[in-house]
Parts: sequence; C-alpha cells; structure tokens
Amino acid sequence: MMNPLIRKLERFTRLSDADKRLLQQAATARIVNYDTHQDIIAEGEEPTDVNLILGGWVCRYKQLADGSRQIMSFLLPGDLCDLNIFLLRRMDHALATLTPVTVAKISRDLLQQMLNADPRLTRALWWEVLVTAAIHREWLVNIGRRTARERVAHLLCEIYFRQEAVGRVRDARCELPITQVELADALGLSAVHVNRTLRELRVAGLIDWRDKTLAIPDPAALAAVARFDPDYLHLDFEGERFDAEC
Amino acid sequence: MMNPLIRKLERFTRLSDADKRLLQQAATARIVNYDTHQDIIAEGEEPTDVNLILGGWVCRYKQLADGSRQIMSFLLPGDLCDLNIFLLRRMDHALATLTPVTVAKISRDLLQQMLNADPRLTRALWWEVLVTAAIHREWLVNIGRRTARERVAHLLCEIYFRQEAVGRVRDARCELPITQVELADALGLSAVHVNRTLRELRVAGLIDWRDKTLAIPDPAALAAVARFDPDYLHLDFEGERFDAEC
DNA sequence: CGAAAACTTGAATCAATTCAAGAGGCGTGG
DNA sequence: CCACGCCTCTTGAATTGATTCAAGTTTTCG
Repeated sequence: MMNPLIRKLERFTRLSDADKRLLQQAATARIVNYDTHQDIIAEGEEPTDVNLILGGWVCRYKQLADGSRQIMSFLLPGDLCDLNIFLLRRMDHALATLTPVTVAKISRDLLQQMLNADPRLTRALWWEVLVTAAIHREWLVNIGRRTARERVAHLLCEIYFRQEAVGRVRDARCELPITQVELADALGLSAVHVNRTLRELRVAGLIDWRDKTLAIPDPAALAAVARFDPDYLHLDFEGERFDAEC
Repeated sequence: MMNPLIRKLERFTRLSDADKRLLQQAATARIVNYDTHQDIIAEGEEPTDVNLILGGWVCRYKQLADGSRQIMSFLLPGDLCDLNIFLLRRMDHALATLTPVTVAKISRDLLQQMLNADPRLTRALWWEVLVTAAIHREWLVNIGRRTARERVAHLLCEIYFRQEAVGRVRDARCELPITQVELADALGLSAVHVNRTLRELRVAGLIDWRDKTLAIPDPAALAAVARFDPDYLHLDFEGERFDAEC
C-alpha cells in the first residue's frame, strides 16, 4: 500500500529514500481501526500520538453546551491530525470519524526523532500545517460572509478540488461519504436549510449527490456560483521553488 | 525598548541570551511605520519579509467581490505576521493596519538563519503558529454557531484576555482602538446589528467601550454571556513542560 | 423485515440585514 | 477660526434569509 502521506508530501518537496522508509515505517507500526461516528480523540484529552489517516474521512469539531456543534475541518486519507500535540497540552477540540477509518498512530517521540533527523521533513510537515491554516481562513470567510447557496457550493467545490489534486476524481465524480447534518455542522447552517439549498443546486443541474458520491458536471459553473477561487488550497507545486533553495 | 516578541516567546520557552540578542537585532534592523487603514501586504503579493508588530493593531482580512470583507485575526504588538511566507508563495489574504503601526521587517533569509541556528526558537515560533490556528478554530465556532449577542461578547472577551495575558489590562480596562465596522467585519455581522448588540451589553452593565478603551467591570459575567472558555488561547505556560524535555 | 437514521417539504417564526435618516466628532482647508 | 465634508455611531421601520417545528418519505442496516 502506497502511503498517502508520502504521496502528499512529495507534492511539496522531494523526499529521500531514507525519509520515505522512515515515514513508511512510522505509518505501519501501530494501525487502529474505528467505526463510523466514533471519537478518535475527545476535547480535553492529552494526546500522546499523532494520527495519520490511512483510509476514511475524519472531522475536527467542537461541541457547544447547547448541543450544537461546529465542524472545523474535514480530514482525508494522507492527512495528519494534531501536529499540535507537541506544543499544546490538551486538545481544545475533538476528532471524530465520519466513515469507518484506519489510522496509523505515530508516537510523539518517534515523530520527534524524525523531525530532528531531517529538516526537510520538518518543513514538509510545516507546510501541511500552514495549508490547513489557509483552509481555516477560507472557511471563516465562507461562514462569515457568504449566503447559504454560495456557502454550500463553496464547500462542495473545496471537497471536489482537494480530492482532484490527489487523484480521487474520475468522470467529474468524487467521494462525499457524509450526511447533510454533517455538512450543515460544517457550514454553520441548519440541516433543513442545507437540504433546501442542495435541492436548488440540484435542480439547477450544478450537482448530483447520491450514494455517497458527488458529481459536479460543470465544476467551473459551480465555482462561479460559489465564487470559489482554489488559490487558498495552495495546490500548485510550490515545493519546486523551496527545494531549489535548500 | 523591550521587544514584545521576546516577551511573548519567553512565556513559552526559555531563550538563551544569544537567542535574545539575535531576536533583538532582527527586530531593530528595518523599522517601518504605517498610518491607520493602510495595507501592509495586499492579497496576491509575494512577500519577502516577515512583519513583526512592535506597536499598534493590525488585522488579517479577505475582501470579497461584492465589497464585503471578513477580518480573520487581530494582531497585536509582539505578533508575527506571515510566518507562512517560507512556504506559500503568494498571500491568500491581506494585512492592514487598524491604527498607526510600527513594524520590524525581518527578511526571509535572516529568519531562516535564525531557525537553522536554534531549534528552540523554531519551536517557539511553531507554537505561535499553532496558537494562531487554535484562535482561528474558535472564531469558526463563534461565527458559525453563536448568536450575535454571544458572538460580540465572545470576541470582546478574547481581546480582553489576550491583552491581560501580556500585562495590558489595568483597572479592568484594555485598549480597543477599532471601529464598530471593523468589529462587524470580524464577526460576520452587519455594523448596524453590532451597534445594537453593543448597546444591549452596555445597558446590561457588561461593557463600557469608549475613547478606544474597553472596560469590562465583571469579566466573569461577560464570559458567562459569551460562553467564553479561555482554554483555546493556550495562555497557560505550557513551555515549562516543553523546556524540560529538550 | 422492522427500526433507526437520513432525507424532504410546508408553514410559522425569528434573528439579522437593509434602507434610511440624523447626531456627533474630527481634521482640513479656505 | 469657522465651515465643510467625512467618518463613526445611533436608532427606527421594513424586509429577508435562515431557523424551528412538524410531519411524511426514503434509505440503510442489523
């Protein structure tokens, strides 16, 4: 099995064979499986491992006192959760599965060793953190300033383009194995309104979402509705430049 | 002048005299002043320097096509903007001043040298990045899931507690040198509604904001209204632990 | 096959926006 | 030094986008 993290990081920087071996080893040492809708880490816990998602979808969320929750990220295979455990003692949010999920647990010490041994890996992981931050910023704009229609369309675009970048789009279709409630929790909207908005987009012929699969017949058209600009995903291979400098 | 960045980082980790000298040097090499309401960097630019704020307030924002904008962070003295310039080529957002501002420009190369020379400094800056991310996540919750009343109260609490942590609160009062429009742009609300909400909080005796100064006579009471929990600011001195490990 | 979860739709309600108009403060230039 | 224009703040009234409540349908899964 090709490690999806290696694949992702290589989009950014060249990794030596030693790097890859180290990563591959780290990613197979301790594999854990989770069912759908389970917490991987709860808010307030003190994590000791970093979770590398090998398969399935995960979300980052906070639960409020009144029962509502806000999903803050969707994490896909190859994504690394909680790099922050190095520095922040307690989780200020939770991670939960949206589908059955396989993760590799990488201990703090091991990751520390890897980072010490290899500055290139360090920077590759830093890049990962910064791209995540860029996505968070765009979500802030999305939730703060866009209409429901734009908001829904925008998030669907993001999910589509993120997957396209890692070769997970075929025939204008990608996976979307989440519920409308979860989409609503990510968008700061009610589930009912998300449902109505999806219908609008559907009857307009912009999307076709069923069987956990999202089809976007004309991505440019949906992007126009969403006023979506993929720049913030930093999908261009900026590592070329970086690599030359090191 | 005591460098506010050193002060902040020392809350997290111990810095050697050499570290401090280096930082102090970096922070005085190239000083630039800006007027109120000026862009420090525009969206799309390719920055070459990191900006260290020495005095004044700055915000991070994105402007939308329809003219509305979303402010994504408030940056105070000691805050470092754009650590991401190392890795992301183009700015996917802009930085603007909210008051007259003094900035130290630190060149990419110099910062690179500093990071190479000192892993402790690297981690201290990484911590800075992660705390920023934690604040972004909380903003997402705030904008996505809280009522206007809670939202306004929550942001005021954040601003108050952040300043308290660096000794900028006296007699339950701190600086708040921004306009209601800017507050609205940060909260994803209209300026009119922010105005009404502030009035509510004012007549309830929870806040007193005038002359660019915010007074919160009973912070616990306002925090209760906002359902504010300062954990996400990671103000506790977690560096103690970290320092022991290195 | 039956129960639970997910989706769908309508109707009533509400929170927040928009529009509009006026008051107050500030800086600049005549 | 006053007048003018601009920005900020304030408030009311009308409107709207989104929520809530409620009920029914479809899908999923054990």
